[in-house]
Amino acid sequence: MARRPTVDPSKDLFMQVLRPLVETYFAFIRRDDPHIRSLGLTPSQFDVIATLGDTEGMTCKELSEKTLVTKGTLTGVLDRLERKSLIERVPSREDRRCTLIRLTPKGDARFREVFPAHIEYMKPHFQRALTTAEASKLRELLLRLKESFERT
Amino acid sequence: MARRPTVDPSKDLFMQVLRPLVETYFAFIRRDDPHIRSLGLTPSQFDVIATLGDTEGMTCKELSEKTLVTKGTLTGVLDRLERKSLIERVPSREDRRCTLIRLTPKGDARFREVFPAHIEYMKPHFQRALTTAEASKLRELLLRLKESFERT
DNA sequence: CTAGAATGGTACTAACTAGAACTATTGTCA
DNA sequence: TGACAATAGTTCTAGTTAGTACCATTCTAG
Repeated sequence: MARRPTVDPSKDLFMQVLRPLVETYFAFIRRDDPHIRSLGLTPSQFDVIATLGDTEGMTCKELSEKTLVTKGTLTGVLDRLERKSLIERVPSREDRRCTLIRLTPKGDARFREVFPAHIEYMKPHFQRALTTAEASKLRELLLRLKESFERT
Repeated sequence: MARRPTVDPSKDLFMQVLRPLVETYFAFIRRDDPHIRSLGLTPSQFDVIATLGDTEGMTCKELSEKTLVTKGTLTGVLDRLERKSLIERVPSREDRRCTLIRLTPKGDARFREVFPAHIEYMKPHFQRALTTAEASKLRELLLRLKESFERT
């Protein structure tokens, strides 16, 4: 029986890394996301709060580089955080194009409450899966792969 | 000078895996996404087409399990694919709750054109970063971590 | 010192996201 | 067989996504 040729690259080495990478990230998110939401923040909002914590504030540019939120998206995220009085936008003196974003006292309090709680929640999931040596091996291999994706 | 205690768990072993995991995934997406879009599909649409390729079709339920698209989101994705005549919804005979989703001939042609092209585009990024042994080590560690996130 | 390039932030679009609520259908077990 | 739970798919909401276009401001090179 002649069979139409199929498209099945599942034997490819790299497909065997691609799926686990994506699936591990998703498994992480499905664990991480609901916990963050239960703390009253969305993941992007948490990312911003965590990045601003323990700093004197930074511009949108810096913030979008340090977080994984692009600057177009950041506007909306900051709008919602501002509405909740967790951050404030202060026009910069030196460069009038810039806005300094920083935590309000309320935002700082929220940071101190939510950030350690979330770390403690996630930590056991890493610790029970990997030894210290395995974790640093994983870290190294991931960073090599990341670097390869970023190279032109 | 007394300094307010800061919240800095960057020394935690697991934080050293968390960031690379997320950043590698993002680096992957930033490479993967524009190429898929240049082929005329969104990533979710591609995921669906790739999953339906070389099958006789499947229900929304199955599709949402095999892809990384949840069933609520799937409805909209399928609507758009149906509008492009790449998939069709066939009501199931046996179970009238179910709908069979399958590629149209046009969808099948698109699959055969787009899927191998995308694989070839992404492959070198993996190959230049990792040896075969490293890739399987990475795969193993990722799967262990994934399993840990999924465990209760 | 001024024209043109670069930069910072916002506005907009189409699509996607999880999650919850809803309808219709099917399975179960008492 | 009849109530009740489970399942399939859709709808809805609030928020996020990348990307592009846009405006104001600032830098730079002639």
